[in-house]
Amino acid sequence: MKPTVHDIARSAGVSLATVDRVLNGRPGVRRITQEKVEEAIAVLGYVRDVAAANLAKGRTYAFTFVLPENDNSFMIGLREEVEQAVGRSGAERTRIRVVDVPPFDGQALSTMLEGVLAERPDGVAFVAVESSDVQAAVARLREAGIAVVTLVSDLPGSQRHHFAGIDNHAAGRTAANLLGRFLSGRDGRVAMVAGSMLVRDHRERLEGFLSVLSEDFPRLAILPVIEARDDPAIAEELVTGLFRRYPDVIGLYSLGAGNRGILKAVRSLPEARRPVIIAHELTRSTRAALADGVVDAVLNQDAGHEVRSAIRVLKAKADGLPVIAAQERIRIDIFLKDNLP
Amino acid sequence: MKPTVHDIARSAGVSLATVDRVLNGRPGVRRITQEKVEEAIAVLGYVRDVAAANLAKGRTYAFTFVLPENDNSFMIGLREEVEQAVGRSGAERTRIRVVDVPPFDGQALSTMLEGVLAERPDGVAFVAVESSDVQAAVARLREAGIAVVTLVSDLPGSQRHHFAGIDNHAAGRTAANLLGRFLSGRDGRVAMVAGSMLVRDHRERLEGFLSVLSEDFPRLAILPVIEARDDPAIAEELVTGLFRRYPDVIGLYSLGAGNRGILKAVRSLPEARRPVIIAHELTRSTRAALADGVVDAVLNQDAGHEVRSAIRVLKAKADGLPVIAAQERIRIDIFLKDNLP
DNA sequence: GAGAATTTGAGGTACGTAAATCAAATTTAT
DNA sequence: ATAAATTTGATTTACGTACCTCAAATTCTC
Repeated sequence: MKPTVHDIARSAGVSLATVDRVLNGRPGVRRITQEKVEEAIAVLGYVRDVAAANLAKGRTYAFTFVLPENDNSFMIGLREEVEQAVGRSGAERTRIRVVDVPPFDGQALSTMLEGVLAERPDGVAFVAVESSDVQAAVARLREAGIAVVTLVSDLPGSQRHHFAGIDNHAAGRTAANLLGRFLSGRDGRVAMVAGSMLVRDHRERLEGFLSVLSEDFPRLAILPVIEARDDPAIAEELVTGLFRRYPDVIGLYSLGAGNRGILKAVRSLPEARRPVIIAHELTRSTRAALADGVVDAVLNQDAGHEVRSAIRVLKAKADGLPVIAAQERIRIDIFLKDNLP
Repeated sequence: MKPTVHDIARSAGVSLATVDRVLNGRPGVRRITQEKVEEAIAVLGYVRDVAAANLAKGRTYAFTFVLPENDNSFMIGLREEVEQAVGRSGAERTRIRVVDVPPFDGQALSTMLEGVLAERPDGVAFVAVESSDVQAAVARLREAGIAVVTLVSDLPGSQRHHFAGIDNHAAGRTAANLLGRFLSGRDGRVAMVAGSMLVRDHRERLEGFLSVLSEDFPRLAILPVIEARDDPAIAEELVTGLFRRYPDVIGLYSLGAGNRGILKAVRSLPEARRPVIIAHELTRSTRAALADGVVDAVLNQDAGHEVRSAIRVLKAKADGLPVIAAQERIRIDIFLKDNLP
């Protein structure tokens, strides 16, 4: 049978109260007694029953998720995952609140974070925008003892505890590797469509992509990056213009959202002129495009994993516990038409 | 505040005991009373606190994992994941026992399953071998009310409750897609190395691989499959022989284990003659080969996910609860040198 | 060695649910 | 209408841990 606190009290020859004091770091225990208890814990292999402990504590965690009001499928999906987490919040002893901010707007984000600070939650998760205001807001959150996690897009210079998202540099490199190999032997231009260079995830993807492409696939000419603000309508217009200007685009890397618009523009091309496409995020439109061959590969970050990981980390940080980095690493999923889930 | 059984008792105007009877399907409640209670549950949005319930029940689940005594890295890794689950068993209210069987031996496996049956665990997980003896053993396990899950390799005709593994057909198709595109434009032969055609996972991978290759990449000639019993030494010998016989092998799909041997054989070739390689399972040797360019892509099934999923399913089945299929789907991970974890 | 300070013990209550007992109330059958 | 059967209520104990109080024992200080 699994040992309980009673067992270690008996084994160490002390009372339950003393075991409790040692276990929960309460004062009033001599060094010698503490060591006796700790030895008993080690010998019996005692591990705290977390479920029972939580039940007894009745602690709940108040977390706030700050999400951009983007209307692309990925952000909508992310929001849904957060909503689902809200739905589970009873079972997980969390109270999760969602607040909205305008996208790509550091000013608005930092103001919102200040507002969140006033409510003193136990933790905050947000999609970062690069800005010194945001950095300052994070610093103040941490000063107030609030756990801070960036979600999807990181803010490395800041005091955030953790980043729940993929390695975007690696994602860009992977995209370049696939695109380069799929185009092996051919000459032509490669285009890139991003959301905004203000968000770190897009910048990093681009960086990784360019470094591999220029190093390993020098026969491919690289066009200047297009910024479409993750908006399908803007993307469609810009990409249509791109194809008009450059008839020899043979590869396209869509590293942001708004794929719906990009794909619409591509589909209006004759089949022979359509480029090899690597896109990000498995949504309804990218999935359909994968299935019918318009898109060749999709790199995906699982929004559900990211949200659940963020919550686990916020809990751990709120309790001052360490996080197991390997367990919280978010993977880059690669989907071809043959391994669609 | 989250409603408790007390709240629903008060709200329904019945006693705690009656609520308990309804909640746990105990007899002795009139239809009308039951409906009152159920309405109160719905109105208040009550959800059972699983942690508290488990604490009160003190139920533990006895599970047995039957693992083949293969000494390739994947099986060793799988075994480690099971051991880790054993380590967590205290916290998860499970008692997991691991037993060994000789690999690729239906007779030995079915005998072992009969032995497991005698101990009447709550559930059994095993790596299937195709054989009618095994089918019969599964039928007897189910008759005895024991939950049965196949792990890594399935046994579809049998009565098993669930398969915890990847879609191997899709994996084979994905491998063919990648290999075909990486070889685009080139002519030559493609070789396949499997463990054994007796295990379903290898057969299915091969099937998927061949169907895509023959359909989408007709310029690639397909060599007969090599069976190396997932043994590095055997694989090395056979692959070395293969290269001697066919100098124009430009692609290789390693769909089983024993990659260590295959890679040794490949490394002994001059660089110019090395084929494009797609392999399965991210192990020390495939990871190293990916990093230095000997292997081009690795398809991986996460053994940890598989084991944890198997345990969740066994628990659910032991309690007669449904499983959420989408949650238990094991993904095919694709690794290139740029997205290694 | 007396007094103060610290350490320890004993015991209780609480968390939310499960499971049991026994008595009381209600319904059903005759 | 009465007995039998069924349904319901009231109450208790338990799971493993947290946290509290108060008294008793031990150690420390001068």
